[in-house]
Amino acid sequence: MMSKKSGDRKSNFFEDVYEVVRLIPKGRITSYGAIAKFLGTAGSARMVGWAMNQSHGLDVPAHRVVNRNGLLTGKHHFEDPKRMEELLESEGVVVINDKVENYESVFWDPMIELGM
DNA sequence: TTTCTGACTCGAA
DNA sequence: CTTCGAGCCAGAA
Repeated sequence: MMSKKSGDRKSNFFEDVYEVVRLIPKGRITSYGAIAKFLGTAGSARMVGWAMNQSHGLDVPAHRVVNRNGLLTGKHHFEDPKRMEELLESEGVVVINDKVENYESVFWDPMIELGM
């Protein structure tokens, strides 16, 4: 029966995602899978993106989160698709054709950077 | 309660 | 090299 109460409170999962994204240094980016894995829920990369959707209005730099290919998949979910590119370029990230150049160079792994 | 979808990822053809 | 399919978790209808 009722088991888990839905809506009792925002799941910690979302907060954890926001926290990690917030820790992303300026000029760096990370992938959904990296965050999901850091949270211990590897495979729920899609969930991370879902959390990002709610991050609108929060202090979460969702523009620093891209897919594994370095492609700005979530750009369409921003107020303006161009906003994501501008933000990234504004931070020193080179974006070409909706894709992050030197993706591996600017990649920020929470598991490593946070010291796992 | 069940069912579906999703800003993903990886492996295989 | 590109393209396709299946897996995965969690929330919303």
